[in-house]
Formats: sequence, structure tokens, C-alpha cells
Amino acid sequence: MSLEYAILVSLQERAGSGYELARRFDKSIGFFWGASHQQIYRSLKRMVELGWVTGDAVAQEKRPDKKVYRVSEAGAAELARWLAEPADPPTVRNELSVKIRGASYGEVAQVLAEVGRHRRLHAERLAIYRAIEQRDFPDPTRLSGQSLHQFLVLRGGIRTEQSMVDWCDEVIGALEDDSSA
Amino acid sequence: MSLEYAILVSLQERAGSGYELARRFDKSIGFFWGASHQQIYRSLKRMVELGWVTGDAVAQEKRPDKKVYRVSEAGAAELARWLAEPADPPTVRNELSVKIRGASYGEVAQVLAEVGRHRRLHAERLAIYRAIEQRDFPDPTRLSGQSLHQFLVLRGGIRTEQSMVDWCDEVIGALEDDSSA
DNA sequence: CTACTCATGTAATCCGTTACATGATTGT
DNA sequence: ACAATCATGTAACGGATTACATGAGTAG
Repeated sequence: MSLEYAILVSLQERAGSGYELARRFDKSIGFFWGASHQQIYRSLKRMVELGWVTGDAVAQEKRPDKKVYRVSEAGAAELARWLAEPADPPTVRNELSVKIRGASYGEVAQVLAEVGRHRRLHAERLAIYRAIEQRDFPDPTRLSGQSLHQFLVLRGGIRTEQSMVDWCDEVIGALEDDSSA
Repeated sequence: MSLEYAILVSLQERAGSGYELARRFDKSIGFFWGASHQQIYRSLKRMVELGWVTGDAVAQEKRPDKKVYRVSEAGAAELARWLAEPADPPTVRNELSVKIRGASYGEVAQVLAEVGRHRRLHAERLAIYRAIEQRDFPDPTRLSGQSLHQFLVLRGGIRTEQSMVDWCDEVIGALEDDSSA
């Protein structure tokens, strides 16, 4: 049910169409809440039924019409209510850890290669986050309100990716030592 | 589909009943792959149909009978095949981040309290991991094979929880400063 | 002419969560 | 007496993923 609330937050920041929301979930919001366009269209439909958002058709030149969604008063109230609710900590489900734990039942070298691949993926993502940090928040001490909140979420992403890179390095080092011994 | 493979790994380490597996998914394996007893029973049923495991009824004194599951040759082969496959990096879905990003559309103080609660939860989990580390792996330099793999997964948990605690502290500090300003 | 972006959806399937259900034994 | 632990499941629902589907405009 949280996708609806992620959409409410995004639409409060700026009204937009389903397509535009899908783009935002490919970056920005999507860095901490992933969602496909199919999910987004379905959720928007439900949210219109619930009266949380309104969708106005907007004609465009040389482009298909789009429906621009806006948060209603009821939607804003619902978002405020949800923000005050406790969130359950996410269930941990780390496939790579399952593979490492089970490595001795297959080819350790292949699991090791996979850890290397994940290291690269996390390092890439970390580089993206660091670039955003430098571009959008050059002086973090002066931040307040919404931009501070955005910055703090980005900081979470940076910490998570950095810790993944460090862990992959530890795993790679230990497995290499072990296989050469 | 990964639950089946997590079960295969756990059953390779030690054969056991559905109930025993459910206990293991409350700790140990469960620290990086959560699963309820309902899911486990359903998966075991499917895995018997696929021929990946065999279930033998074992009579017990003063306790209900149980079915002890063991990985078959076909199951072992399937596990080895899966271990060589690439794993897609987990989809990020962090509800707390959504709340922080949206904090200004509700009561910031309540979101702040929730971050504090999460900080405590992560600190508790970190303490559990550190205790396991000290108890089971007092001399990590000597580890090899399966016990090394277990240790490395535990290290991932420690790094993840530590980074969450640090992030919560950063968020709490920044939000407190911002509200007092 | 090919591929990509803009724009919106439906349908099938799979996976996870919640609730319901039973029944014996052990400890307080 | 009551709660907890051992032991095993079914059923309903909801959310996510994957595949399918359409159609116009724009850049190479």
C-alpha cells in the first residue's frame, strides 16, 4: 500500500501525468521506492476512486493528450495521517547473501564473480548519488525544510551504497584468499 | 522464486522439518531472507513435486510426527545451477525514506520520532549480530569454506545495520537542528 | 526505415501476507 | 487453568512482475 503514498509525495512536489511519474520512479523517488509504469497507472486509478487525486486531461500539440494528476484535499489529509503512522522496518531479502552462504554447494568462483558484478553496480550507483549531492547540495549546512529532507534521503542512499561496496570488497578479498590457500 | 533456493541451502546445511525450517527463518537464514511458516510449507510442497527434496515421516515420542526434508540429487544439481546464475540487485523499497522525503506534508516531529524508533530497532539488531560474531567467529582470520561464507554474510548484516544506525543519527541531528532554528 | 520517446493501458501469473484451523504436550 | 511450544496445513486477498497491446511523433 505504500506506493500510493510515494506517489502522493511526488505529486505534492509537482503535479504530473502517469508517464511523468513513471519517469520520476526511474530516478529521484525511484532511488528509494521502485515502481513500474503498470503499477503506477493502476495505483492512480485507485487513488482517483478514493478521491485522493484528481486527473485532468490536458491536450498537447504534436503529442498525445495526457492526464495531469493533482493531490486533492482528501489526499493531502490522508498523506499527513500516514506520515504519522509507524512504518515497519523492511523485510530483509538479499539474494546475493543466499548465494554466498550456499557458495560451497556450487562453484565458489562463479559466486565470487557475481559479487564482483554487484560491487560494480553499487559503485556506479554510488557515483550517481555523489554527483547529485555535489550538484544539488553544494552547501549542506544551509539546508532546511523540504530540501533538507531530500538531502537526508540522498545521504541514506550514499551510505547504503558505500556500505555495499565495502562489504563486496571484504567478501572478494576473503574468498580470493581462501581459494588461493 | 528465491525462497526455494534459500530452503535448499538451509537443508543442505542440515536436514529438517518444515517447522524447524520456519525456526531457522526466524534467525540465522532469516537475517537475510525472511519467510513465514505458510510460505515454507507451500514451497516444500512444490519442491517435493519438482523432486528437489524428499520428505520422510519420522515418528516421535510425546510429540507430533514430523516430516524431515532432505535435498535430493536433483535438488543439489538445481542449487548448483542457480548459484552460477546472476542475481538481480534487490529493488529498493524504503518506507522510512518516503516518510522523510514527505515530512513537510505532515508533522515533522512525528516522522522524527519514527526515525528514532528505527534507530533503536537497527541498534538492537546490530547488537545481536555483534554477539553472534564474537561467540561464533572469535578468530576470523582462520576461517575457510562454509564457516567463512557464513561469517561473510554476517559481516554484511553488521555493515548494513551499522550504516542504518549512523544514517538515523545523521537524520535525527539534522531535523532537530532544523526545527530549533 | 529504424529506433526511440511520449503516452496509456489490460491480462495472466506469481509471490507474500493475513487469517483461519487443529491438536498434543510442557511449564507456571 | 492458561500460555507456550511443537507440528502441520488451507484459503482469501493483495501487490508485484511479465507479457501483451496500441499509436503518434522525432532523430539518425
